[in-house]
Amino acid sequence: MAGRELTEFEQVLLGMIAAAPSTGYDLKQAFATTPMGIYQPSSGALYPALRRLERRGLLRAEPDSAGNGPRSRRRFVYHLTEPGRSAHAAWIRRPVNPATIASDMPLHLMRFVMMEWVLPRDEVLAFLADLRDALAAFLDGLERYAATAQLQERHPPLALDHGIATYTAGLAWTKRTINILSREPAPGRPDSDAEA
Amino acid sequence: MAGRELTEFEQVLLGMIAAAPSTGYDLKQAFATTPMGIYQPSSGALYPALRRLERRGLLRAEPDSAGNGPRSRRRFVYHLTEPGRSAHAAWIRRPVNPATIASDMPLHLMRFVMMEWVLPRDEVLAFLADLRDALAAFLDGLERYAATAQLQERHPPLALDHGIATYTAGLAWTKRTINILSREPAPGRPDSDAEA
DNA sequence: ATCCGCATGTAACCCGTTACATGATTCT
DNA sequence: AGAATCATGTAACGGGTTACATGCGGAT
Repeated sequence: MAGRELTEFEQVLLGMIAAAPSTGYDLKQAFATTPMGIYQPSSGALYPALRRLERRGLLRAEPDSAGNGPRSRRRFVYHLTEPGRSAHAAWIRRPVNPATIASDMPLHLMRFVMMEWVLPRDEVLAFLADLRDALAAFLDGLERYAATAQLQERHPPLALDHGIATYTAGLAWTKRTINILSREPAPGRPDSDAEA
Repeated sequence: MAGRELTEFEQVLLGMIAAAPSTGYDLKQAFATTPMGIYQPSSGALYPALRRLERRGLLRAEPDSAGNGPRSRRRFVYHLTEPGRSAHAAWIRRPVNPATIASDMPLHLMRFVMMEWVLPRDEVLAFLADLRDALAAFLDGLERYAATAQLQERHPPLALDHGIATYTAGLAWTKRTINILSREPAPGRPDSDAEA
């Protein structure tokens, strides 16, 4: 049933449709208008990806005459199937890989946003703790490299400073966010705690 | 003479070989051991890329019996040709595109490092000023989005904070670096100022 | 004698980009 | 009537990943 692993892009699409059933165009607009829009998927990437997810049985396409007119535009609203929900939940729960933390950060942020509807708060906090530890280790490596490698040029150590500064900010954000979410009561739906 | 545009990866390779003639393996090691190693090119990416650059006349491959033995391992040291130098210089001088500043940051950092051997200091400072302005504009957009879009969930605004925090750190780095380089005398080779 | 690091390469597969194409609907 | 937006799609092309293949040299 499972062929190759899903692409990151496919996982993100799955997550967006999990949050709200959407047409291809909706998804395009979401990328275009939100700060996610760093990446702008082309039609040639988006529609084939939706088809692949449908063929795998993770999405179901419902022809939708959503307009006002008799039978307005032909368009398809995609919903998650049950296997789709499981695949998405499994992606959300994937452990943080410390070895690739730097390049994975944008994906981890995506996952963090989508966690809100899938995971109870304590699992979110565990994820953030893993993030924090991985970032701290990565930063440590950068600082150690800056200390040991004797670079006689001016620009390389300056560029290193950029990495140290931005990942330090990311680490601080992670700690801050852990504090914020720890302090809050549990209003989230998937939370197993009491409402009051 | 010019087919399609060079890939970013090809441009980076060109820049690394401009800094020091290298074999394919040297380049692999550079990616593996320096903080550049966020990206780890596979053999199937690296060697074909070198061949493409050679076919274009940007690189020249010199068979090198560099070892100690009679004719040790077969390996090729790549050098830049004159067209290669021009192509690299043109890439280094490319203007900063404010529309894609966020996704281009790693490349800009690469270019900043490689500028040291190609551009006089005032051009480096002009580049950094463009970076600063583009980052400031991007940050402004993020903050405006955070203010206007009313997000009723908890995680999305927190994720936005991450972006704001890291790009704020990047902006601060840019200003700091402008100050550092402005204050310094001009010891760089390509600098047109006097030595004393 | 064998294993590991050096060093280069190839082939299948798949995905994304670019560019183009097609219609319907709404606005001017 | 014509333009812009909505909405989905296809074809060519090229590059990257994965996996495999090869052979030399030094170390255990």
